[in-house]
Amino acid sequence: MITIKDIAKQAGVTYGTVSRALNDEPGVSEKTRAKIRAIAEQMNYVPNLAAKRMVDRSANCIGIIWPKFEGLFFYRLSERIQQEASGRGYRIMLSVAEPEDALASFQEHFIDKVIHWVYAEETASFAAAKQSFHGTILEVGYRPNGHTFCLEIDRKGAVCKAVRHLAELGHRRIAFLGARTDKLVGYTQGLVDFDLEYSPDDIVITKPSDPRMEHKIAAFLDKTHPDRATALIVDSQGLMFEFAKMANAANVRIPDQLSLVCYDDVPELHSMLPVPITTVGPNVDALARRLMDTITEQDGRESDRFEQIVESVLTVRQSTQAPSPP
Amino acid sequence: MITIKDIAKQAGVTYGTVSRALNDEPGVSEKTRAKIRAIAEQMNYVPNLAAKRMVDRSANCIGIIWPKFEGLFFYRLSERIQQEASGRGYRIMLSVAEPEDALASFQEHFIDKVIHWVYAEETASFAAAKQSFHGTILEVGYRPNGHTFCLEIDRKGAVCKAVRHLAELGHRRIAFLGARTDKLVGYTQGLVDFDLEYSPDDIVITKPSDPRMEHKIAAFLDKTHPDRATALIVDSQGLMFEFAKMANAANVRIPDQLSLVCYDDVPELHSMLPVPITTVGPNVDALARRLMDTITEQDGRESDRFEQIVESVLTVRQSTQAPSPP
DNA sequence: CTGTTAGCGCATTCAT
DNA sequence: ATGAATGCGCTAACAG
Repeated sequence: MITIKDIAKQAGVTYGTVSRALNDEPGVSEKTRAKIRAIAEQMNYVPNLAAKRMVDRSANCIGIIWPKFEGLFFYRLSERIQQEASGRGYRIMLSVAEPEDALASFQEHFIDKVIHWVYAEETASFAAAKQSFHGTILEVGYRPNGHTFCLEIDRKGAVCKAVRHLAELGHRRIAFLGARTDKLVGYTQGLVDFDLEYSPDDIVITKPSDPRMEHKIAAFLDKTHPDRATALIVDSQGLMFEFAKMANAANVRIPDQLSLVCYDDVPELHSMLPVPITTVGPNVDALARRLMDTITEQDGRESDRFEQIVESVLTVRQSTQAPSPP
Repeated sequence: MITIKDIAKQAGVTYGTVSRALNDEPGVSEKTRAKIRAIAEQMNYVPNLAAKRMVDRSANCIGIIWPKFEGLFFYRLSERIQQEASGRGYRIMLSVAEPEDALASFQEHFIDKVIHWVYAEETASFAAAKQSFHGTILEVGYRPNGHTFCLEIDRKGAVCKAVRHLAELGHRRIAFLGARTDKLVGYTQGLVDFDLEYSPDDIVITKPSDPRMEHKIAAFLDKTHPDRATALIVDSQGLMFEFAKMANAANVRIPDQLSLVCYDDVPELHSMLPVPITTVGPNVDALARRLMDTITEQDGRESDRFEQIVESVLTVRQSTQAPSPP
């Protein structure tokens, strides 16, 4: 292993100077700094994080706990976060382990900033792990009770925005396909806000792990106008996969027979139907930037409490249009 | 932060003794050991991993460099690798950074075992980074020149197997959609081996980043029997997304009008068409196990050279059937 | 501007 | 069985 001492010897200075030079500390002539940088590069110097971490607490590394059930969207988000982080001189480490194990892993590797995508109330074991974790955990997405540092995503508002968009196009009966979450709340609120019709048939509660999912989707698709709603909001990309397959098979034309909005904007979505899909959800680029801003600046926050809301954007594409006349 | 020195003071011994006691080293009376343990517990002592790591530098951790362009398949593979690793007491860290940066990250964190998914000849900068990396890199997939520790995936053989399957079903004209890689070589070899017809129209060279991709796929789909082949092999899940969309739009029925085989078996694939898709490619579970076996046992290998081939499996599903009579 | 040095928390000698 | 001392690689404070 090569250390700053090796570099010092090579450069003909002491290793204190090397440390200053490499860390952009003042008090080194630009000439020596450049020389030292060159030598470090040439010798392929890699700083020893453990040693750094012993002295000052910052590791310039952010750990990310990969959530289950968010496959594609999270992959895209990770890519963007990585780019953001690189630009700011941070490294990123991902873990696909169980959240509590991931936290332990990060702990072992001196990573003291963690981004945790939350989609439900936390388990007892994770709460315990969090307790003994020595660092900052930024919780993103859902806002469980008792968190003091989190970035909530306004899923409710997002779906409400989708309802509004459809209502403005002239739809009177808008259906919802998804699980019983905030998104559903946003849907029902939208119905009320925009004074829309409501039929129990228009709410299809299911998710990809539900054994009766196919049955439920089929039941929805089997109906025809005017029994079926003229527009549908699907609450996740995972469900959208399933729905698109069945809609294709059933020859339901989008958007002629059914306008469609999907939560979460992932590129793969638009390959599933003949037309690109209108989406709502946080903008991936903006979210990545926001995440990095928040977690890198948390040191300076006065209060021990930090809660912000991330707004969603509606991206109108060809899967939504005014309802066709009967 | 509480250290072994605090415990030592409390216990009335020196901190060397505390270290021995807490690490189950011999040379401590059971009585003092018990006492020290009790005090440590009571004081809520948490060992400082950075300091530990400074003296003995082993991490029991495997780093994985996330390849570009392998989105879904690699996500599935990672999940399986994680499970395998957990069972063996290893940790997993993923990096989505540029390969050379990822390597530096791992170095910083004392991760000395790395799995690198290779899909092409390596860049000069990565070769340099590899040079100075202090640890083992297992290269998987493609086998570039000069690698000494790698697990090659028999992509050529896989596609050849696909051709064979289609030939045995009775297809005489089989097309290929994909990039100019080993997979294409496997295809042409299959044509020769099984004495099939060959038409230049049956080879569509493209990939998702190709601006003319849509045009090329459309040209293929626009033809009808007997101008079009009766079966098609798609070389990647990414392309399959695009193809499925266009096939659906063009109302090409699978498998009635066209039998279809796709390389790489990812669950999402089967939501894209009305029928589940026949696939070839390495079995994810087996591959994960093989990877872990190889990388955890590499310490004991005598030779400095290790090369093995991973076979692929064909999973027949409903997207392939005998060609319909004209 | 650069050299020198203390010390971060710990495992590991070598003494006792 | 235990104490004392050394050093891992590095930053920061102080000295020159």
